[in-house]
Amino acid sequence: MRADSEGPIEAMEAGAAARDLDLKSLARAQALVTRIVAERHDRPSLVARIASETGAEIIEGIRRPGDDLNSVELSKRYRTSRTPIREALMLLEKEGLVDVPPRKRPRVASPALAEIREIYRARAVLFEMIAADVAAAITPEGLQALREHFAAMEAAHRAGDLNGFVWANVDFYELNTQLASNRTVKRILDSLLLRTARLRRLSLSQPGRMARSFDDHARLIKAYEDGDPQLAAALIRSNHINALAALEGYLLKAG
Amino acid sequence: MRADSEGPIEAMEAGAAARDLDLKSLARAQALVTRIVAERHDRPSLVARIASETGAEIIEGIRRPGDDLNSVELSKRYRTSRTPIREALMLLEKEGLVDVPPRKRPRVASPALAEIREIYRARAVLFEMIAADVAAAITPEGLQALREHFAAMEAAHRAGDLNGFVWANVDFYELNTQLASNRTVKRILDSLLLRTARLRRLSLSQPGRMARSFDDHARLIKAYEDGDPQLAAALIRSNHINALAALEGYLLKAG
DNA sequence: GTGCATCATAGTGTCGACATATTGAAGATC
DNA sequence: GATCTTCAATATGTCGACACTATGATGCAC
Repeated sequence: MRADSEGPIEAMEAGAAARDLDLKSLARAQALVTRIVAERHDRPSLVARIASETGAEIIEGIRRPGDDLNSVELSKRYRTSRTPIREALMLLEKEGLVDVPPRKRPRVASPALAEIREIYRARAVLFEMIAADVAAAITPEGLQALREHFAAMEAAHRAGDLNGFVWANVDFYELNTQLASNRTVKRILDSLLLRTARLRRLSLSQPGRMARSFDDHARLIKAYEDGDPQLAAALIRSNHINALAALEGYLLKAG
Repeated sequence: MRADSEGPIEAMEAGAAARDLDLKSLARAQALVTRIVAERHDRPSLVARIASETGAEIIEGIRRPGDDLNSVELSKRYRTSRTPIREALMLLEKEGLVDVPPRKRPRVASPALAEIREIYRARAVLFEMIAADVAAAITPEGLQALREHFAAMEAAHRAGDLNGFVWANVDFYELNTQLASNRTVKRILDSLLLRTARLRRLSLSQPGRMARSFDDHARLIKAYEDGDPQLAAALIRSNHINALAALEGYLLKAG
């Protein structure tokens, strides 16, 4: 996040500000997808670029659930053959962002509410483990890094910046999975994160959710400071239950 | 497992018997990979066949960790172009059976001990959840089906049939994930299962492991009968810890 | 108008070919 | 003899083409 992009926003008209925020959020989404989807593709690869951009567009809602993602259209857009497109779509299918039915056109995945519940439960259970591990073996440096991400969450919260809060939150969680140094679980959680990334801001946009989440994370850091794995795990569980409940409230209301 | 294949074995020489068992185990492995890897490819697809056969060969140790899986050789073997081969290898990479580094030849994955530990921990945590769910909402029919798989484990145990026990065990676990009706977690556990399928028989070949595992499962069924989610989860945890310990013992001994 | 068969359109799965990158063995250098 | 270059052999990434299949618009029967 570039500091200079904060200043001029208030002077702009609302539409321009919203567009600017979306672009920042889109860039963050793209970076996230790149990290997760193209983990090993160290050098810039065509497939990785297509997957990252398309994945970010899905997360940011530019492509809606159910939208067509046919490989001919995409190959025209990227001026490539269909081979790398197909590969990119398979990468995104692996992360649950895209459905690729045999012989039919690929589509943006549209998870049912039941599946979202399942994802949140799986995330909760795995994150409890991660949080307990972190609490049991936290270093001063790790704690400091976590506090910095938490400060970013606090700043976004005070500014009422939903997208900023969401992404600071993503950073916070990502650091957690790193600190637990369990790459297998990190990969699973990353995948589950991508699937719900689009829904995250909906959940946090529910009244009081951001404040509550902020509070939960403050207590989580305290549990880390105290080296209390059980409390850390319980806070993660509670946070996920609340986030899911808020999301369900939104989805049921919105149809 | 065909019943008539049990009878004649004792009359055969040891080599032939071993080969017969391997073929049965290979077929089981292939069915497992097909179910997991080609979940959606309802109709027989070329890619699904290549992925299933190659995956089964990896699980059965016909292809060893580190072995080359270059697409030219495979395309000759299957008399296809390299396109479906590449796709099949990507499917297997998704399940962790194959490494596909960019611009380099694909290889059979060779997980380090640290990664195996991570997998067992993740499996344990997710399976605790599954087992608790099953214990909380088991039906008489579900219980009956579980007892039948358990009976197959018992038969294999008494017969000293390691491969038979391993596959009955896989069936038992698969039924658990179905009964919990959480497809998201089932998919994750299936993937983790494939990664460790090759190691499973090593773990269970350690002295006393089969008996202990058999005992754990008897107690798990009892916990289900009593509708005791916490005990079920604890039994799963204990079983995974013991299995991992046995595996570590084997791997450290074998180098 | 509504429901069903027909068919042109458009997309997918697979192929063989080409440019480029990796590999590993032969020779050069120390 | 060991290590570093060089270079041919081999594999990968991408391409455009083709056969086959899904799609959805059109006409037809009612």
